[in-house]
Amino acid sequence: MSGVDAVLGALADPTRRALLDALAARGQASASALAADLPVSRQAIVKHLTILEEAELVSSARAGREVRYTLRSQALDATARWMASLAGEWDRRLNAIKRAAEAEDQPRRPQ
Amino acid sequence: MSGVDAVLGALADPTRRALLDALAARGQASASALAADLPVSRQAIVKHLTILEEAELVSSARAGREVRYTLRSQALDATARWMASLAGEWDRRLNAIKRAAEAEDQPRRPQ
DNA sequence: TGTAGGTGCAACTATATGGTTGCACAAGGG
DNA sequence: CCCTTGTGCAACCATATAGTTGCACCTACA
Repeated sequence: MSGVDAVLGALADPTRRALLDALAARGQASASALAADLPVSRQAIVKHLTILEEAELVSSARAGREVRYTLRSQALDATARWMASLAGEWDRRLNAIKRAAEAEDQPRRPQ
Repeated sequence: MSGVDAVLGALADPTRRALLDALAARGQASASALAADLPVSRQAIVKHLTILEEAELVSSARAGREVRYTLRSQALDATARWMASLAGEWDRRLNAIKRAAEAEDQPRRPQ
């Protein structure tokens, strides 16, 4: 479950999310190609792609003189599951606490 | 779907996640109480809680001289769904592109 | 073989961010 | 009424982060 940290950190930046969108549209693209889509330099794109790759949200493969990046949905999906189960956990605990509070209050008014 | 930005930004910080954990354990707590759990000052906690509240991950309610914070699972759950559907979208697009690539290659070897 | 397109590395800048401290103010409880 | 406890505000600091520019280095290809 440690990849969650990296995924959340990676997804927190809007430029990075835009980058993922651009990659989803192209299916596969080099850093230079992606730099044409976004209003930042190629070097900035490369840095973002490195972070995304460390979070396992994209993978890279060399093809001749260029490096092609592709999306990887697995880590994103895993993080989504983690968040959903966390939300469930919160609900469970809050309900338990609410019930405990009621159980503590009821005995005080026997009538 | 604009709350996703705030939620992701809020969840990206480890101290904030620890704060949410502490809140889940207590069910309800003031900033001062939470500061006892974590290794940072109360002021830092307050700043984090403000960010979490803007992301609608917690809500606050005044109770006498203290302010009680509680978890809100809705925004977290919504973000989880967003991420899951995004992962699905990626898979769809990648499959479509892969199929298109195959359809373009097949005609070249008729036998 | 030379040149164009792509990558990689490094230095540098500016702003955002997480954190601190200090103090003033509000609210309950002896 | 005083003292404790909690909050709110502001200034301040240090580092992380997003971004830039400049240049060297491959690799395809005409």
